[in-house]
Amino acid sequence: MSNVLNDHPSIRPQTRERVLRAIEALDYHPNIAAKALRESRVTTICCGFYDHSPENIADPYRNLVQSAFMAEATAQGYDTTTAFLNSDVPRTFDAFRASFLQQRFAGVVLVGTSVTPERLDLFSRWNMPTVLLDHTEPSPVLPVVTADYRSGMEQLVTQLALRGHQHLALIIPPGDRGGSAVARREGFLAAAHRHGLQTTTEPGNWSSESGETAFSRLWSRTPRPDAVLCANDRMAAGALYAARTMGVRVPADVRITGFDDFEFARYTAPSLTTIHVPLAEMARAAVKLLLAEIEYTRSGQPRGEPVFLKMPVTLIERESAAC
Amino acid sequence: MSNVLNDHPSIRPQTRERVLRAIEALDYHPNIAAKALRESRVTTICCGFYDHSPENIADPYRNLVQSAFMAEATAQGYDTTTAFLNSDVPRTFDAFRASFLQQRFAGVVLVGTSVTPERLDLFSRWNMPTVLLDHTEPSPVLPVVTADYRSGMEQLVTQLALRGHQHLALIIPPGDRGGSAVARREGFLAAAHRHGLQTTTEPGNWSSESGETAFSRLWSRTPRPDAVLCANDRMAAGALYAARTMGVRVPADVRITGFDDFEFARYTAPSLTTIHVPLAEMARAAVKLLLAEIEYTRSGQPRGEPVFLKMPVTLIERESAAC
DNA sequence: TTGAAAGCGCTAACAC
DNA sequence: GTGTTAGCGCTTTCAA
Repeated sequence: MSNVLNDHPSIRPQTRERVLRAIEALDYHPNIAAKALRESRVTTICCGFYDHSPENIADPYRNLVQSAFMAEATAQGYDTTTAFLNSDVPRTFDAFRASFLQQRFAGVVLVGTSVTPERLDLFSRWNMPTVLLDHTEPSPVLPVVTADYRSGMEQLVTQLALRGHQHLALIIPPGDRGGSAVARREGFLAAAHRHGLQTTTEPGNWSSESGETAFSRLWSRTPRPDAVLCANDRMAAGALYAARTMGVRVPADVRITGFDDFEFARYTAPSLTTIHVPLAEMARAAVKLLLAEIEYTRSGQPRGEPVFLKMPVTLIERESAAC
Repeated sequence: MSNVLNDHPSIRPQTRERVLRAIEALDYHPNIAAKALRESRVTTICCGFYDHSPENIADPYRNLVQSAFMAEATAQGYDTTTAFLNSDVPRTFDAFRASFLQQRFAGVVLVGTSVTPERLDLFSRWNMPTVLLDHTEPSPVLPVVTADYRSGMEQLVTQLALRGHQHLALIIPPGDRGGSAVARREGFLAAAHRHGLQTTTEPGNWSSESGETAFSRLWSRTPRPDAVLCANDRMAAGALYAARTMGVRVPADVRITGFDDFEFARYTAPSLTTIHVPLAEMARAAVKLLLAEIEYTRSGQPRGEPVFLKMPVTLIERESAAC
């Protein structure tokens, strides 16, 4: 079918017209697999959620990321697929790599990641075009899109310091696990130290339920903190609930803050002071970077130092940490 | 490569072994596009969210559906892709059909749907294997998986009737738009009528914000309802918030209920009485039905009346409608 | 300016 | 029991 010669420079308008009509008449649609085979390139990119665990399946932030990812990919002429990766299950990664080697997708945006250096190394050795979304620091090998989580925490701590708080607790996933947790923790500790405040950290796993139990643990120990910061809004919702069931008044007895500014931050009682993160914008940027990575890999031309993109965040003041 | 003759009956174990070793040694991975082309069949199925709109992008129920959809599809050896369809934008459907015709996917589970009869007709005429998830009633042409939304609403109304309520309001998307809204509305009206209760319905669009404004409107009119049922938990969260800001006590002045039992139903203040819907189970069932549909279409054999699967729902009593 | 033909990597049918 | 080959539908190159 001379059809696709449409892009070919020399073709008579009337011939072009004739072919187009035939295409219309036959309801012809090119077979994408044949095209992919011939061109040896796929037009599917993958949105890969890293550190997938049961308690995070329903995390609303994923929708925002995925929806923006898809919108941008579609706009750029790419199909999308989604993958859930679990760093506790190495087999997941083998299967994922096999998927790539089978040409199921051209590259991946790894979301919600705190990828260990070893695995990061692995990814880059695989020659799989990869962009990290939410990695905490610049990578020598892969482009990274993140938000200024550190600054977000600092803004919260500063607000609380201004209001006279002395002892801040932070509910946050421990260790290097849990994506942007590192930057959030560091921002918290640095700002608290700068203001000369006492600090406690209490583990959570991002779920509301973990926020609930973490708050209970904090409150049953002495000395009690006079403000509790949560590394995300879901845990903050759990903490608010725990406070309420224990008869602790917020913000009178303790101020509580969240992080992310999800839909329900406005609807908790009291409503939640939090940090707004521009997730959609970040996802779109990640797609653009990924397409550039794919192009670099295809053309074999080296690209310099990978991009490190850090988006600004915004303090949203609501009732849970009001004056 | 005689490799794939692995499935061929007659082959000597030692030869098999030799080939397998070579595969390993060469890190060989079959090209999925070539396979798809040769077999003229794709192994990607689509999770298509119907009636996609900005205010529903972050709806947490989508994660549950998608994640279960993917898990089941993967278990059955299928890849997955996701699509957002908007019934207000017919072009979306043209693009979607083109996608199918280009063999980008083998079939689709249409979720969150109240597909109009005309469009339903269109889908079946397209010969695209399709399963409806959340359609309100049996279809003569397509398999349907739903939950007993009607019974869920009836259970809520009955509870409220037992507690002496006289005038129930329902916040729900109007008309045929909005997926399972029809069954939820009918269950509400039927049960209220059976108990001789006065009813009002007030429009919402599933978002928390719409629940908030709908509650305000209800409360500014006379007569005021003595209980407000919301067609989903998000709107209920908005209604609770509106009540709180207007100084209306829940459940003392008005009882409020939700529907779906999402993660935050437990964390609103007061916590939300609602109906639990087995979304993951429904999604898994839909995938199984879709694969059967694909098989029917491939083999050309007719299947009888399409399946209509209605899952039971459960009343979850919490504070917002407690005694 | 246009039609014809080779070949992408795989599977299934066929010859050995 | 094993190796060889045609051809899926497309793009690209080449001949007419």
